[in-house]
Amino acid sequence: MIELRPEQQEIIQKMSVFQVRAGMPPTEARILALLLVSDRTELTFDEIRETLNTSKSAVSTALNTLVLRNKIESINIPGDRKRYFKHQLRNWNANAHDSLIQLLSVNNLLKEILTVRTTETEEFNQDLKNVISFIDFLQLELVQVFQKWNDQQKQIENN
Amino acid sequence: MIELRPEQQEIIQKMSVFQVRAGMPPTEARILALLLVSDRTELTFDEIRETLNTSKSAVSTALNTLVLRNKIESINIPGDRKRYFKHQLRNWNANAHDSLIQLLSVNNLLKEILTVRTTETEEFNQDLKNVISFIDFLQLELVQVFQKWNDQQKQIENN
DNA sequence: AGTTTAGTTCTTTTAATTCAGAACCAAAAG
DNA sequence: CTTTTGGTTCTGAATTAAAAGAACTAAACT
Repeated sequence: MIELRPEQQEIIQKMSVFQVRAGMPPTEARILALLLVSDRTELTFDEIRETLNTSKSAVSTALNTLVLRNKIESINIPGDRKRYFKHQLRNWNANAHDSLIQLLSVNNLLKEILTVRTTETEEFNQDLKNVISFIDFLQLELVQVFQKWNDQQKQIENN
Repeated sequence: MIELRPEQQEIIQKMSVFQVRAGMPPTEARILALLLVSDRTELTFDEIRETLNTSKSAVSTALNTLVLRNKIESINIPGDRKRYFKHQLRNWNANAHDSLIQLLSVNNLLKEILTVRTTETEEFNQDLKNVISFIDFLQLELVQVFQKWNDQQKQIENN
């Protein structure tokens, strides 16, 4: 069991509230937050379970979906049977990219709506077209923004 | 009661599934979708209730939260006691902006984590700093992207 | 081979959302 | 001033999601 300072506990609380609001199941959120604040960055199944005081089953399923979603990675240390879990901070970039693209994919439905709408409601249809253009615009710009960041990072690496 | 063509019904279905996945309550999602596909763009309380075949209470609370969230607007036509509800397509832009800013505000918590973390885990802390820089970068770029769009729109208006 | 460890999977319980139905209320119409 | 219209608000029921608990399994240790 990991000893947590009060500030650490507080942040786990705040962080998981934030993530739960964004749609993440509580146990997953608390695990992610724990892995962000704990002094050791790689924790075992049982350390997580004890520290968060939850059941094995809840921890097991949460860990597995977090691994599946590339939010954490599981590490096997040779000569140690336990698995260690670590926050995949390095993937934040790619994960953010994926969820933004996912969000913007609503545009396919909006485009479908446009083909199905009556042509009578000109103003409304124009507004809808504007939204669609805007989302297309956002998507294009976002790709460039991510590209720009990646280029910058490569620049930094080469120095 | 509004007559809906099969394509319209299908889109309501698909659209609301999409929104529910993103965390919106089913009735709200179906109302929004209905207001996007129906031939008339302004519908009364009772038209919505009948068309979606739900209870008055469910429709009432859903409509009110949708108005509160600026997703729809309620229109009073003089000489008509009923309220008419219309999708706030024009607000899409602002709503998208707000939810992105909200998403990026996780950075405040990440910065707080950094101040609380042990300095022992150098690599991890560096990764965390990178994530923070990335989110700061994203936020700055996004502001510009929205600015660019608004400028473009003004250009178009002036022609 | 038998036992412990490290976790998984299945079933049950608990808790939280969501919706429906009925009572209610305020404004307008008769 | 009574009735109708257009909703709102307050339960309670039903569905759904999340967590707990217990039984199970595979690998490793003895």
